[in-house]
Amino acid sequence: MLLKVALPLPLEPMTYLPPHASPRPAAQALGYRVVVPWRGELRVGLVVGLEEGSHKSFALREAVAYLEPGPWLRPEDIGFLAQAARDSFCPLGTLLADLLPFLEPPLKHRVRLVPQADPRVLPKGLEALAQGWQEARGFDPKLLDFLREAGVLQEEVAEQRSAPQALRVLQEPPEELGEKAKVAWSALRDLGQAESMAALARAAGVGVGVVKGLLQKGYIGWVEGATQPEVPPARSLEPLPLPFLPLRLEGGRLGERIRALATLLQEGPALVLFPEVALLKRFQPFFPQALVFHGEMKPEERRRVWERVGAGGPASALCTYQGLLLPLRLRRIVVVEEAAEAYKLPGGSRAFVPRLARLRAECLGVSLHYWSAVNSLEARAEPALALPPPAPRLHLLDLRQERGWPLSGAALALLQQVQAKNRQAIVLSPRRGYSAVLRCKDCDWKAMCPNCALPLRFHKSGRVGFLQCHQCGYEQKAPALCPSCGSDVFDPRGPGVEWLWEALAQHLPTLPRYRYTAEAKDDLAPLLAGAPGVLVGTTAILRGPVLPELALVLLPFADGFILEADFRAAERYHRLLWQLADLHPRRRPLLALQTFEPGHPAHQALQKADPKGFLSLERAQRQALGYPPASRMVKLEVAHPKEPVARDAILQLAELLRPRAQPGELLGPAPAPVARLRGQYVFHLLLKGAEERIQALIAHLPPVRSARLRIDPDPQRFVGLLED
DNA sequence: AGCACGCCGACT
DNA sequence: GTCGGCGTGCTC
Repeated sequence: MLLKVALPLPLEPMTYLPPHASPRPAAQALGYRVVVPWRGELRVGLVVGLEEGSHKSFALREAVAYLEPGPWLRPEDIGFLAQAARDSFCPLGTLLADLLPFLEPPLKHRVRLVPQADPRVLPKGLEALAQGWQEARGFDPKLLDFLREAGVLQEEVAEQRSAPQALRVLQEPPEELGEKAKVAWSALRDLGQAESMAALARAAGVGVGVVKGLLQKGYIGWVEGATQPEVPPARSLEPLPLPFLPLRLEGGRLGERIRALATLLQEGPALVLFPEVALLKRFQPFFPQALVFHGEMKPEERRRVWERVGAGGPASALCTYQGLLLPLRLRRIVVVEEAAEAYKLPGGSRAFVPRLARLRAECLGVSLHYWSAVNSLEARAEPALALPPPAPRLHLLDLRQERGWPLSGAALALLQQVQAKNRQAIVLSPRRGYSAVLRCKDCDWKAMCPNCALPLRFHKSGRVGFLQCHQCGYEQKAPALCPSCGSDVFDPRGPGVEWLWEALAQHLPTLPRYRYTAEAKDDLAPLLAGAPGVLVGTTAILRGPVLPELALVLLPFADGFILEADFRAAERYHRLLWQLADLHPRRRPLLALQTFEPGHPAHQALQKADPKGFLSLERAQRQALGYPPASRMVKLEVAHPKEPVARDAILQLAELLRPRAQPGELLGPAPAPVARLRGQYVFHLLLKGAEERIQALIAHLPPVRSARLRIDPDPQRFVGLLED
């Protein structure tokens, strides 16, 4: 019996002989984590298949050991994994690496020479192995592998379990210790323990250096086994009576959707998927009995959950994508906010989690439910239970008539009202592609990133301006004069956060301002305590805390969200507006939009407090153009550091595909919207059509020489920027 | 993904 | 004459 072992690498499973030292018959090894030799070192993989008989062309290596006494996944979980890899057009290992980033734990590894062996076989440097068990670390792995292959190495491997550690005070510091050090020491004494140096520094209001100093001098120290995972205090809720258990629920407020979920979970255990941890945590307090699994948990906590699931009883679980493979006994899978872009896996598979969830449900034979404020068009095939959405208070400011930019007189008046009533406001910037760009007014020169085909963004810290690429992080000082024509008439402008920030300072100097973007988050404590002020930021705000006195949400350049070369831009914008309308659990803040398109269907949908009209319009358009969900779309992406090489490769690929494709199935080739990324030139082709047609085209994809080809199985966004 | 092996330019 | 660029190919 041979083992098919999947490693978290972009490869198909490899074949190994079963570990000879294990009493477990290989026939039972399916789903086990196994340690195998790989390129002279040890790696952890997953047994995803068994093969009868012996192998032909090359000598197989022997697996070293199973990591646990029990399997990690069931046959149905592995079946799903294999099918999902096929659906994502990637090797099984790629998807394994994406879905189980915690598959490979640090290993405790000990070795010795087999007792019967002659110590003289030991090469120089390994003589100690004849003396008995040794830590493998410190020996040359290549030499160890030589002994392993020769069959004279005995090995013990196990997961390195790190007991949770915490900082505690160890001894009273002497009098002459610095003021700050004393403060930090007393803070730790009062706290009892701290999870990290940074946490203690924060709590004590000192720098991390102070804590380090205390640690070095031995007044505080790390102790084992102290910390407990943070569990939010449980909160009770009243399940929302439902006329039936819907496959698709939309509308209502977040609180109602949580209550409706409670009703659903009463009907049997479910896997509930969330696009991001922040949203999961808003549900968590109401489901204290459910398992929780996500990437912010410590390895130790995750291991405990996985073991509990493997041990058996049915249970519901709140998870991010990392929980998709949990071997749970389920009745259903629930996908919360299935249109969220955070569901796109950033790794090699580029899979889209809701699509994987559908496959998972099919493989397990359980029902799949979508649970969102506004369902995606993809989900709308299912019959819905529509809760009445909160009626948004919408105020459209027509930029064709309003004066003042970026903040019109009307917008300023609204902000003044907020201030007068001691309330809070949010000013939201699209930022993406439209934030401050350094542009010369005389010759139209623009500061560009030397690595990416993107304008550099202008930032200001104090009096110094600097330029930064938001894609690759490249940074330089802003030039004083235009490098092209020598003019000093620069115009660093755009409706980015910085500019709005300054405009607010100028027009409303007494209104307290706070910044909130993915990169820069101000301390919002005063706002959370109810103090008046305005929060300026990007859509990262949606994932931030709730402002208790929120009265106004202002989008100075709402059109910036629609102006993207992307067939989903309007749908995204529409969803954003509904999300903004539901930002506060009870209040209905005024949503003020500065726009050149007050008649946009998304605006009409909000005015009528009904998303259906917009969505059916959008759906009809997609249908007419043959875009998803009316078809399957797949993106082929070719990248190379040399522009002509990448161009030739994509042209050749398109030429070979064109005779096989039907009209409308092959779009492009075209340079990617960001034509140069991290020093690579990127071109893409889109395939769209019926599922079987796309499958057939990809199955016979001509090999791409000379450039790197990647397949995006479910492209969500065609402007691949990282920023918010 | 890493990592080794293999052919063509600027240098201790 | 070498060191080193990254193009190509392989990993059980």
